[in-house]
This record gives sequence, structure tokens and C-alpha cells, in this order.
Amino acid sequence: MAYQSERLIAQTREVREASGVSQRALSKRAGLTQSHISQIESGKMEPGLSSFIDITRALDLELMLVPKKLVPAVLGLVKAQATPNMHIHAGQPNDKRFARAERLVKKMKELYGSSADLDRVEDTLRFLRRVNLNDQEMQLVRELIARLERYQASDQAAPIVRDIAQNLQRLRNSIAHGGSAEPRAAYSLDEGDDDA
Amino acid sequence: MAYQSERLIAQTREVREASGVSQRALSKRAGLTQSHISQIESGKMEPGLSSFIDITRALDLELMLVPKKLVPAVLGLVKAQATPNMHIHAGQPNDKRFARAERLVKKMKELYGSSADLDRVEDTLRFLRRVNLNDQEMQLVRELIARLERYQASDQAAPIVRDIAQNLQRLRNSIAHGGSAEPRAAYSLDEGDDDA
DNA sequence: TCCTCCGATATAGGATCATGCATCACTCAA
DNA sequence: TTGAGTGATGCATGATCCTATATCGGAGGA
Repeated sequence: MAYQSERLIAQTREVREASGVSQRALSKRAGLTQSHISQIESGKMEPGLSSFIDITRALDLELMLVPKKLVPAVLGLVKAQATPNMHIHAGQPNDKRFARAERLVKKMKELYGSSADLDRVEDTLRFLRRVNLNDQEMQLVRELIARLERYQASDQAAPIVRDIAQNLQRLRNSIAHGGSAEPRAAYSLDEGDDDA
Repeated sequence: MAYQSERLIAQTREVREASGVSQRALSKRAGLTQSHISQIESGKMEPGLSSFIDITRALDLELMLVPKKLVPAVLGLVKAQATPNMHIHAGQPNDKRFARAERLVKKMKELYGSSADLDRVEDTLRFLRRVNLNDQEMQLVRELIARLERYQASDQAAPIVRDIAQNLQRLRNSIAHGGSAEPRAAYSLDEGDDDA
């Protein structure tokens, strides 16, 4: 329950996963228990304000109060910068990450059948794997993969897969298409992508 | 305790007071009890995340997650918009005057210890700072601040501080209560000042 | 004066947070 | 297979949140 905080909690989870930080590692940094964090992230309990602040701090985030009128502006600011920030500890080397993601896609295709979107995901992953990605780009890929893992079994998976496919392809195009390209970044630190 | 959340809580209190909303009115909007809000604001208890979100929502604020790196930028954004485009006297000498006065009060509290009157002065200054004052009102504030500066070190300071506190609070009440109907609040929150 | 509103405080009881274990099923690498 | 890592789950205990209700002193306004 507690629909109000769902979005904030989901954001911390996305950042944590995108940074390659495990619940146990986070629990040590934040001074909480892994069990506690698991229950919070899975919506089984509602954290106290200070617990939640501990979590955000441990993720190098800050909880800020913003007048409603300025929310879109702040959102734009955050989105534009796409936080190439968390080097904390890349849990896995990149190609392992890609390998795992490709296995996941393969499994999904077996379980739920092939789809154009899954094909696109597979295709772009294969491409991106062979390219040198900068921090920002890698960050984006990490987040997209994390989302894919999280929602793989959801009955809402279809539109999410579609969105992931689009983001991956956009990244691929911007790379293949000549160096600069804008930090197109459909980023995660804002709009909730979930859920029901 | 809970130093991390103190700042956020203090902010909600400032916004609430600046909007002329009582704890009781806020409690109705947020769906909490007045006693609860009092204890939170005075630091006697730590709210749950959802309770705190209820409070912020009721104050037309949004709780946002921002990468630490972007905090200064967001702060600048918020601060820039904090005062509406209302016809403020150019150059903001008023703001500086308030800032100076608040520093003075803080210093006095350090030197001579806290007192109810100093607290009142501090509170009312914080309120008045965010409000558009007409010439007459600003004149009164100027005089009061000048008196405070003049008598800060006097051994007769106590009754003078008391008198200043009373005058400031009277002014605040007349404004918050809509007495003189004029430009008004920087933070506009609909005036549902009712309560039980 | 009487009345209203303010914020702070007290009490009691029920709900839930949070910890500290332990354990589970799962995935991956050696 | 074995060992390590992941997140989810269970459970007992203690802490504290949160409500509901009532009261208090202080500050106006009628």
C-alpha cells in the first residue's frame, strides 16, 4: 500500500540496481538490515522517514522538498544530467552484464514467445556489447537491463519491454550515427514506469 | 535526534507558517492529528515516510530524489522562484535586512541563551520575510529591527525583546488573518483556515 | 469580560516499524 | 558438484509511530 511512497522507493531501487549495489551492501552503508531493505523495496513495509533518508544518502541521493509548481523544472534538470555519477562499485564487468542480459532475453523468448520488441532488444544488445560505451551510456544500459530483469515476469511486461527496446535502439542510433549526438537519455530518476 | 530529517521537517514548518496554516488546519488536510504534527515539528517524534509525504502534499510541496551532484542546481532553481514576481522593491534590501536580523537573533540566542521571546522574534521574522509587506508594514518592521540592534547588548534587553516580539507577532497575525487585505503571501496556499 | 484559536503536552492503546537472526530458491563461476 | 552471491521470507522481541481525546497557557477579538 502507501501509494504515495511507492514511486520514491521504486526510484531508490532503480538507482541501487543500476549502480550494481546489492541489498546487503546497501544495508551496511545505510546502517539497516538486508531483511529490512528487502521488505521496503518489495512494498511489504513502509520505512520511517529517517530510514528512508539513510537509504538515499547511501545511494548518493538527496531527498529534497520542492514546490509543486517547480517539479517539472527540477525533473528536467535531473533528466538532462543523466547522472554519470555512481561508480561506487560496478558489481560486474560490462560484458558479463551483457551476457546475462542476453541470456535473460533468450529465456523470455522461450517462455513467452518471440516478439518484435524482444528481437529488437536482443539485436541492440548484441550491437552495444561490441561498442565502447562511456559512463553515461553504460549507466543507461545498466538501468534498462535492471528494469528488464525486474519486470520479466510481470503481466505488465509487454509495454515495458517495448519501452526498453525503444531506449536501446535510440542509444544505438545515436552511437552509430556519428559521434556526438545528444544525451538522449530517457532516464530513470523520475517518472515511474510501473505499474498497476 | 535524527539530524538527517530535521532540515526537511523544519522546511515544512516554515512553509506552513509562511502560508498562515495552523497545525490543526494542516492536520485536517493531511489526515493526521494536530498532536501528531506538533510532536513532529518540535522534534519529539520522527514521522514515517508516508506521514511526512502526507504533510508535504498538503502544503503543495513534492518530495523529490535528486543526485547529490545536482543539489546546488536544484537549490538555485527553487530559490530563484521562491519569491513571486510581485512588485517587490527592487534590489531586495528587505531580504538582506531580514537576513541580518535573523543572524542577530541567532547570535543573541547563543550569547544569552534561548528564550521564548527570542523564539517568537525568530518565528515571526521568518514569516514576515516571505510576505509582501506594504510600505507601512515594512516601516514598522524596520523600526523594530533597529530597536533590536540598538538594545541587543543592553542589560535592559529582556523587556525590549519582549515588546518587539509582541509587535512582530501582532503584525504577523494581522497579515495571516487577512486583516488588511493586500498583495500577500509568497506561498499561496488556499485559505482553508477553518478547523474543528 | 467571554470566547476562539493557537501550539504544546499528556495518556492509553493498537498498529507497525525495525532488528537480529535463520533460511529458502535461485544464479553464477570455479 | 561445490561455494558464493543474490533477493525474499519467517519469526520473536523491542521500540516507536499514530490515533483519539483532553487539557493547558498564551494571544487576540467580540
